[in-house]
Amino acid sequence: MKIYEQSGNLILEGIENFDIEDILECGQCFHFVKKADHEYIICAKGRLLHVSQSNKPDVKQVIFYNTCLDEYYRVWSDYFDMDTDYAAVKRSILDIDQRLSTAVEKKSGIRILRQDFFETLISFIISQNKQIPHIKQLVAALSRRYGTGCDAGDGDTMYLFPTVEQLNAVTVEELRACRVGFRAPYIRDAVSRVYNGEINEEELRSMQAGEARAKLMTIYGVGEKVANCVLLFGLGRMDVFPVDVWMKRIMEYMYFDGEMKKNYIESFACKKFGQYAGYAQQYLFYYGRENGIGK
DNA sequence: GACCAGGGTAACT
DNA sequence: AGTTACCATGGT
Repeated sequence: MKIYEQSGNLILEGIENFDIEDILECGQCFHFVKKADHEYIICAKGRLLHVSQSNKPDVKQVIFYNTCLDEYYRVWSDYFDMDTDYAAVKRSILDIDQRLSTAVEKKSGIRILRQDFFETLISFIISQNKQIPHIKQLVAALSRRYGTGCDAGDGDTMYLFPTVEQLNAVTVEELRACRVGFRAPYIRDAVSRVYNGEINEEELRSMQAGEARAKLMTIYGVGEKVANCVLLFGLGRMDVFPVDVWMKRIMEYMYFDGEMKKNYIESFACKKFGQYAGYAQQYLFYYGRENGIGK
């Protein structure tokens, strides 16, 4: 891959294992807008990123608009997990189980984003018992109401996800008015405990996965599934395997004859895929969900 | 109108 | 320790 600046934009040429649609639409991230096919604006890292991708065989390139090499190495390289060799990840997954080959091939452009911890925590608390479009809608609503505005071009404004300080100034009643429903007190507790330092990102990062999960689950409204999503998407723990209703169906279809407990599925998958569990989960989730596997 | 959604909690056996 | 009703809200 070649990376260079060109008239204020950054070009990633000959890029492999990177498809912006797979990355954003696979369900790990809720804070972006689609401008056109293969063109998005992402809210992340306290700023906006306008991205487009051309997948023609002769010009295989990604454009990050209005940015530079310096910002790429400081910010986006980490966000897009560019230090991970996804070709090697896929080989390892397929060595473990050839039956994931279809999912991995069809969704071969997925990368696990290294997202902001606090935004991931609140977003996945919101996600419970909701469909992805609703989650995106609520994340956008909270951001518009309490977050900082950024110029998104064409006279549009997009709003960053509120900081801990910004959300800490919001009452449960105000949260309810944002239509988050029974999640309002959950969000309020999570915000308070991050704000007062009881829940600390660096501390969580230094813990073992099981210990960090237990700590996250002390937040009112955070159970096993949400904690695992925060570990995977917000704390870079690629060895966890969140099991939601979809993963339950997909795994039952692929590995079990009929119903199986979520807890059993999770430990089964973690044992099977080890350090690649999170990647395997995301290939399976996106492919399985799009194809209605097990429904 | 019933049923379900990237679940979790409290109140039951 | 393992089940079950209920929780707001929006979509089919």
